[in-house]
Amino acid sequence: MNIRDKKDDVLFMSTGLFEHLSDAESYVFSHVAFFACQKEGRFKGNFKQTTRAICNKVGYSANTVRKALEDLIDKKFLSVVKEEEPTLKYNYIDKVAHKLTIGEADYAVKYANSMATMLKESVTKQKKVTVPRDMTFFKVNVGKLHRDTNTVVDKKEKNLSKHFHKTLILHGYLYNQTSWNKKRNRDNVSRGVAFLSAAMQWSQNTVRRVINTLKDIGAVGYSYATKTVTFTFVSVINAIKNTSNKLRTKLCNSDKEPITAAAPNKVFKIDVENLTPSQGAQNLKEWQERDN
DNA sequence: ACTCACAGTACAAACATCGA
DNA sequence: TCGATGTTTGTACTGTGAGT
Repeated sequence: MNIRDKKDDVLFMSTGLFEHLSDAESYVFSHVAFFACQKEGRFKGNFKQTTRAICNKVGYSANTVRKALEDLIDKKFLSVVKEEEPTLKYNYIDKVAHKLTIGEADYAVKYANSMATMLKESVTKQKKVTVPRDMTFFKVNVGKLHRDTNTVVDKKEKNLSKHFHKTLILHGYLYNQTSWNKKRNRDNVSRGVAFLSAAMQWSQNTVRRVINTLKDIGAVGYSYATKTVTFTFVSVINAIKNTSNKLRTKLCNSDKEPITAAAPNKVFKIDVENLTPSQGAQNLKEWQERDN
């Protein structure tokens, strides 16, 4: 994995997605939908990319992407565009582009309509927001997950993507909510673990583990009292790393409380050290621009 | 309600098979 | 034989449920 903070290394998800889709499916769907919704502000556009290209974008292996595409088609969130020429014999060829479009599933259509509207408005710079209130998109920065195909993956890193994909989802959600509150001079975002568990469709333990990881990597600060987690800040993630060897479910009562079981810091191949200051500044600038 | 242990799951990678 | 699909394997994470 390495940092490749391109401007388009962002996906738009909505919390409603998780009622219907798994993590991997949500990543693949929101990626495909973004392109399928760009055509003339409608959602009837097509998407054309290889499995490999999707893998590079969403940070999952070919197997996982293939399975996600298969399941998304089964769930009618996506459908294969019929070719006029002889149809491709295989649907998931790694090096031949898939042609996909949005399927008929209710939520897929609802998501796509909102996405198309949002994209159209962003192009025409309309001020009025007509995206339905019940469809809140938030940005997930997949740029932090990109795999460097030339490096050998350490066995210990093997299954980390499961946890880090979740970490980026929750970060995107919290970042969006915090920005929203800031613009309206409201208090810090506070959410109960049970609420986040229901929104993301993860167990409460997983929510706690992810919150602790976000804190460990310096992306959020929180205080924990009366069954509610109050996020004192939510900042840009600039490095994905594991600060202890075990994921923790125990939430601390305050930012100052020491984190138990401190193990040698382990930084996964993503590192900010290799960025020049100007690259770092550019990344930050792009992030801020994308939020306006 | 919170924490922990562990069985089951979901993932990446390796390996096997298939069709041109 | 080559490159794509299909299957198996190893393992760290996730969710469940018991204990408090």
